[in-house]
Amino acid sequence: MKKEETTEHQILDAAKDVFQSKGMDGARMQEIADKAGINKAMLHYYYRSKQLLFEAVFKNAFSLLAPQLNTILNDDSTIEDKIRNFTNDYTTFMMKHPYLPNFIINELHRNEDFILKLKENTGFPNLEKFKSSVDAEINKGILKPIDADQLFVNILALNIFPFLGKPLVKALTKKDEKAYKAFIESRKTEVANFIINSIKQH
Amino acid sequence: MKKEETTEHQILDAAKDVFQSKGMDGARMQEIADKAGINKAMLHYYYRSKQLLFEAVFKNAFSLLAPQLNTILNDDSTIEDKIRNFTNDYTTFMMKHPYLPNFIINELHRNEDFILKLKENTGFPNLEKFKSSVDAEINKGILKPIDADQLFVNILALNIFPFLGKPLVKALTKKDEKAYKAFIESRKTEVANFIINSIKQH
DNA sequence: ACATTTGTTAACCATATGGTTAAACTTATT
DNA sequence: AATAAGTTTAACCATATGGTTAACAAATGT
Repeated sequence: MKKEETTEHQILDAAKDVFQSKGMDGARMQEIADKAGINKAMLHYYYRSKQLLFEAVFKNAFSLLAPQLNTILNDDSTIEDKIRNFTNDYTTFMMKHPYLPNFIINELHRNEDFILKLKENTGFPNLEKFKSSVDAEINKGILKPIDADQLFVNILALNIFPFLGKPLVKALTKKDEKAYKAFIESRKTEVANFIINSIKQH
Repeated sequence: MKKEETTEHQILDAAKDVFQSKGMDGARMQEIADKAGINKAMLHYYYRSKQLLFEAVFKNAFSLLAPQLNTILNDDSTIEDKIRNFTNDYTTFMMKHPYLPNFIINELHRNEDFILKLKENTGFPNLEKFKSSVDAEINKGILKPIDADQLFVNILALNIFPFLGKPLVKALTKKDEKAYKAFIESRKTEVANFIINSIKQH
């Protein structure tokens, strides 16, 4: 039997769907059981409680996101390349997992202690290398002076917000689903250009 | 008796607190009643149901946000001035209402039909004037070519994301509450500079 | 073949929750 | 003062919900 077919994995899979679209509070154990096609008691047999099942889903979700960040933070390319690659890769990734940003942001807000647990994990993104790269390029005159934290948050903001605020963005810019997707698609390069334009010395 | 002291208003006030911090699903009618210092039956007497009370709170919240957007969209100043003013004003405003962005983004995501109701309202932000201003300044050679929708979403992203992603931003940049506040404070000018740098022709 | 562990189910339970009701109290109205 | 209208409360109700139990089935080991 393949790993994906075990009851335990089917539960996690169904739980992911339900928790990510409805959040901890909106999710129902019965709905998860139904979606997994098993008895509700199984959820408790494998995961003990709603809280623990939720945490399993959350850690799983975060472990998908963290590597995306670590790429830009830990490789040895130039800041410009980091930004171009990240913007392209992150957007591509998020188009496949559109619920992920909202889910993480949301539940992190609901329970701030949660992030402490994540921080303990190895693989929690660390900005130090990115910061020293930015500072080095500023000293070399490649980039205009900018605080590395501010730059990093700007990069995140420009990449994540269109997913977080999808309904608002669609409504304000009067785009239907198709136009929204095209809009996001073009951001893969637009956003990188926007950032590079702003910070590159010339 | 002042308006703020009426039972009806006290309910709305307590409901705002509870709904904005816990969301529709996480909010409890009893908690709202307790916070307002009244009997739970009063909530139904004045607002009929949880759903309608929630909608009253939501519309109220959105009606605070919309004017913030309309300022940048409808006044006659240059794009540069619009961006500088908006970035400063919006950030100042959000520091006073830190739950607002998450609340709106979240509940809009939970129920996409909700935004249709808002669109019908007069005062729903309209981008047309902003777009033609951007295009005009591009033609005059003041700004580099950029799609006005993309620029607008960038402006929103850079201003809103630090509030939406507060726990994540704090954890990634290793800031405590005080350092986070200082970080946000400096964004009032940093973000405007970042945007102007990127789009201004020179 | 038998016993033991693991997996699965239907039925059940305690509690939480949104909502209702009927009576009491307060505030105008005549 | 009597009446009507509006406001407030305690007690109640039906249902939903997370979680448990006990019996049963399927593997697994000896």
